[in-house]
Amino acid sequence: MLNDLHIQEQEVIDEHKECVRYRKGDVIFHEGGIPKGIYCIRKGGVKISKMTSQGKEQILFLSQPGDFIGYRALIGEEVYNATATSIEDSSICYIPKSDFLEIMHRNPAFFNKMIKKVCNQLGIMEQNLTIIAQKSVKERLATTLLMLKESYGMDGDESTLIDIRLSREEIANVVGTATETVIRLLSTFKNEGLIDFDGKRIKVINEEQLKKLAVA
Amino acid sequence: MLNDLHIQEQEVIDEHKECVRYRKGDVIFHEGGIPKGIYCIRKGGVKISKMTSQGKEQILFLSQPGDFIGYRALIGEEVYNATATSIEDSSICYIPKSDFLEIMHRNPAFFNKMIKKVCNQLGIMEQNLTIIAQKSVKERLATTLLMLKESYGMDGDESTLIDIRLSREEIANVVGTATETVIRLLSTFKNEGLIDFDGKRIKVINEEQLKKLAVA
DNA sequence: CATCAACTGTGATTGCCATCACAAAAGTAT
DNA sequence: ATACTTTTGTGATGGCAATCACAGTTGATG
Repeated sequence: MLNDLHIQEQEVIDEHKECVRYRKGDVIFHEGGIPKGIYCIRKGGVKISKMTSQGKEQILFLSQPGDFIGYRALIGEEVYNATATSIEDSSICYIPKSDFLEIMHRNPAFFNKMIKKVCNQLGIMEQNLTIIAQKSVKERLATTLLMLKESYGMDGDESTLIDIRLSREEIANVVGTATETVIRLLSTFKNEGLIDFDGKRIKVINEEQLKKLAVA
Repeated sequence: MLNDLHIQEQEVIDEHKECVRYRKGDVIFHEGGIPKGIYCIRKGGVKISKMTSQGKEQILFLSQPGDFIGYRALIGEEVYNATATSIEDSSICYIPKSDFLEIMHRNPAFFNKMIKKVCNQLGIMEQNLTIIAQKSVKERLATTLLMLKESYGMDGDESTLIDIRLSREEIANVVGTATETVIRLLSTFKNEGLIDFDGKRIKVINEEQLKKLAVA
């Protein structure tokens, strides 16, 4: 995302940004907090999630190295409506609000890229909402596994492996279901030869069949 | 939204826009179609909805006079991922892509307003997704009724009336549930004195209680 | 205003999935 | 290594809500 900036702009960012290491479980920003800058993930992984009044977590999306997080609330001039939590040891850069907004307004191409990004994200969220509202848990889990493979699939030999370590509970909080249900369904998928797993490492064995399930 | 434009820009739009009347049920744009402009509602009402492969409809949001629709796909340079359908007789202006984009890029304040708008919309969608994923149908229906009152509540005498005529099926497709379930729950709410209705005109009688239900 | 279609409403039934309870395994810390 | 916490896994149970079936009502249309 930052690649399109001019050299002098990159320098501004390099000067002002500060990179911080976060341990697994550390919170980067919290629902209700006031955004004072944006974050860019260099290494590791982050989950963006909301808590309901009953203390249930809904994971909205997962972010990887290269992704910006926290820009929605900053640009929208709202408080954070979700919490960002490191799901593994991560290195994350912080770019102060003033620097970010200045660059965005000085550089029309970058501004353009940002608004496109937000629009695409909105499209994804509309799609996810529809899936959660209209499909069964089994179909949603299949969809989630395919999404994870898309985002975290490996190259080469291990191309079937989903290279992210999520707990069963976290998968449940993406799908919007109970942890036990995820455990049971993953076992079913394993028995049916759709996937394989040992602990948290999940492999997609029969992607075609999984896709059929997902659209069912 | 258009009020912030300069006078000459308003003139450009006035020259190029064309306003069309749509009857109830008419489709303004269709999922999968290529956006060639944006729409601004002058009169009436529009639902934006997605269809699942099983033919189930999910209503993503409802638009009123003054609202833009179709800008997400246009700006994001995607095909429409939802369908816009007139839910009553409406008058809707069409602004060609080139005019809209030119004005957006010429007028930084307007550009800013647009990106803020998309960010806010994304926040709303994230909130809705969480509600649908984590709350019971009863809680979601209560939330939807409150949202409808917020958007379509009247002033003065009839301040309790929700001034929009949605079928039970359409309400169900907002909430993400079956039509029969909505019918039953609305009757329950009526019996409990939370709401009152005669046909499609719904009144909120006990907003406080409804709010308690919604957050439950 | 007659006819048909669409919508509202009610009852019965099924089943998906949440919840509770608890055992086993894995990971973490001392 | 040992104790403790967290995570994974399994079984039993119950309830919410989808689905099916059909009656009554409203509304559209020629």
